[in-house]
Amino acid sequence: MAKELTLDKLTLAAKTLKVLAHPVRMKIVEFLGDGEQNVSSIQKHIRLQQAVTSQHLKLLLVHNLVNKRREKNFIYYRKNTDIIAGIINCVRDCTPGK
Amino acid sequence: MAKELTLDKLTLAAKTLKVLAHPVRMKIVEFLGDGEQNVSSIQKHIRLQQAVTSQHLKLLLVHNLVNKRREKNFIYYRKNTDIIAGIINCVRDCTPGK
DNA sequence: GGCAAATATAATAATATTTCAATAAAGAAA
DNA sequence: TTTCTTTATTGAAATATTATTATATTTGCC
Repeated sequence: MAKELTLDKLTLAAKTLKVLAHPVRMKIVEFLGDGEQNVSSIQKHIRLQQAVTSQHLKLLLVHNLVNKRREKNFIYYRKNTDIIAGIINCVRDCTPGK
Repeated sequence: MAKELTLDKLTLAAKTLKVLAHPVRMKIVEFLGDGEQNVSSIQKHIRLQQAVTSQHLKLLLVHNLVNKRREKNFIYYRKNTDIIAGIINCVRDCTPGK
């Protein structure tokens, strides 16, 4: 149950956690739910510029919080539930004792 | 189970989450555990300058992640477990479905 | 009161993040 | 191939965060 976390591990954990800690990215992750959505849908749903949407998606992707898949010329994003679940555990582990 | 989160709520949640998303602050929160520690102890444990420690503590305090209590001229910090637990739920709620 | 110890604040500098605007890339479809 | 649609990238500007340094505040004790 993760008693001792090194600064290195904490740094890594904080980095991943930080990716989620942005209103737009949280909105995206929430919108994805258990399914998948293409960039246009996401963009329309959040009412954000295309480039900005793309940039946030990239960040989520690079940090492995989401996966992407191409179909025709749409790109569908989906949550990487392992990592999302991992973040929950990270928060829990970083606050031991309850 | 927080099905619909408004952008406002997400923004607020992200803001709080962001406070935790920093290696030093996570280290502090981890060090606090279920007990309390004064600033000097925290500072020595994390090997950080006094001013920086104080600033991070302030941030945690302002966002209600910790409480403080004075005894003599030491100030003891303690986790606000409600909020910490709330963050865990926040992460869970913002990633519905698992 | 005056001094020392512990903690806080403020101003600035250094860095990092986010947005914006324009352009590029990749695939579909004619 | 040409063009259209969707998504990605890039560089610069705007903002936000973090560290640094110096100074201030608060309290206990003499």
